[in-house]
Amino acid sequence: MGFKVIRPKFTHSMLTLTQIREERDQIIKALSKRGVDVTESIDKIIILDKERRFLQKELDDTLAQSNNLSRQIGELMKSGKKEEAEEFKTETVGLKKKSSDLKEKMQGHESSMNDLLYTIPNTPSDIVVAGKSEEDNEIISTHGEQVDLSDYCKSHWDIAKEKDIIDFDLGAKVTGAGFPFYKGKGAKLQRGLIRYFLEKADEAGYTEYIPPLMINSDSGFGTGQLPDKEGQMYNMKADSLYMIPTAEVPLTNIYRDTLLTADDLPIKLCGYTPCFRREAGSYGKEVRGLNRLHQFDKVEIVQISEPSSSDKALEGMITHVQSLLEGLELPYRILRLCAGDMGFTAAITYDFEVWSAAQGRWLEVSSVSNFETFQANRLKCRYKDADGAKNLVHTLNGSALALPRIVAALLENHQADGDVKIPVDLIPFVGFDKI
RNA sequence: GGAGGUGUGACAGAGUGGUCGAAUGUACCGGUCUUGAAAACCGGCGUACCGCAAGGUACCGGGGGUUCGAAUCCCUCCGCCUCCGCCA
Repeated sequence: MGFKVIRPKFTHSMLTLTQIREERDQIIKALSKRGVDVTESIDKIIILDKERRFLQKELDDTLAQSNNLSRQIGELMKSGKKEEAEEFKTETVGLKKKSSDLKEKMQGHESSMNDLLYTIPNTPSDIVVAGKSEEDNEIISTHGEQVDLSDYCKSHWDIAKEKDIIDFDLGAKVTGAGFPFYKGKGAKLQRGLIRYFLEKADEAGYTEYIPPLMINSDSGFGTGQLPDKEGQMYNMKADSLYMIPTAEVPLTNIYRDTLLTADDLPIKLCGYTPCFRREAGSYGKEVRGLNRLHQFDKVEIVQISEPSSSDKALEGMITHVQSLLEGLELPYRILRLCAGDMGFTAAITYDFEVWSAAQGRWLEVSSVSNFETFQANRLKCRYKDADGAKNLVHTLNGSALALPRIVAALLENHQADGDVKIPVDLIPFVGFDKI
């Protein structure tokens, strides 16, 4: 069941200024696969950076001069030469003005440079194909039989209603659309799945965390939700906090502003959390039932690894997700997203989709990505290698798994004789064998 | 939420507004000594930016201010500790 990511040796792994300076052409080319032309931004950044460095040199020199004078004033004061000291003081006035002007100018450059920098998404890996939308995604493999039962089997929302295990209307009353209640065996199924996923992650060596469900803006920035996706998160304005859209945010931000050692790596974490997403702009049959919710449950796995072994880490995560789906006896397929369909921060993403027998279509249940150094650069997460050199780590994460569509697929694919059969592996976790 | 205290390098812990990027101890790394180890002694040991380099600049919880000069004074925010209130 092992999975191999085959890729050429060359990677451009970070959008640090150094990389932009040194790999301008490769970055522009790589990002053109996403369908974006960053030539103008990159060139502006390069110019701003050059000017910034010049300004900094000026600033540093000016500060050095005034530091020098201050030191001399100190000596003069000590030896009682008050008048001379006063003379020197007047001299520093001009330097002070000069340095504060330079500082302001430099900060101006920095902030317009950063504004541009934040608009540039991660560069896709070399094996990621160019493309604009999901139509260009590559299907890597398909597993299990997918039968289109849509003519005679029931949709998950009908089953859920009939068995009285999920109540969408009640959720709409109490909160709003997209916030269902799970009830009786429905609630137990949720709980069982969460436990199943956590146990499997534990067996695979991931340390379990129960993270906070709200995050501050530094964390949102660290993993790349801010400023890019601000509108997708619920925002607690009174306290400047955001509801987490995924456990990725608190889990990865554990390592914000840290310097690790090679011995610490790889770090493997997992955590179950509810996830909150505004999903602004979604509507229609795509969002019916469990297809798209504002609040849903998910177990997330996260890895922090050395750059040289992040491909291997990604393979391990893919294999792990595969084993979960196989345990659940669901037909699924693996896609490698095209450049344009990937998230802002990802260098490479594999999506897992399960077959929805009643809807006759594939539903995304997991997304496994390597962010390479993109998040690490924002997080300032580095490690000291064996030679003592400091490098950015690679960060990765994946859903293992997101519950609602798994539940939808279980209900639809495993229905027989008016009941829903629970897969054998799952029975010990939910405590019953059919619904 | 109210009152008070506190926040310095991996840790512990100094620091009168003027060579303080910061004493000292521990830990850590290298060396001497030793059959080996320990001890002792010698040396090294923060991060970032600019620079080919020499070197320069910034950083003592975050931000702002006073001053020729701030780890040291002032304001503000945050974290931690103690007491009180409220509460699962």
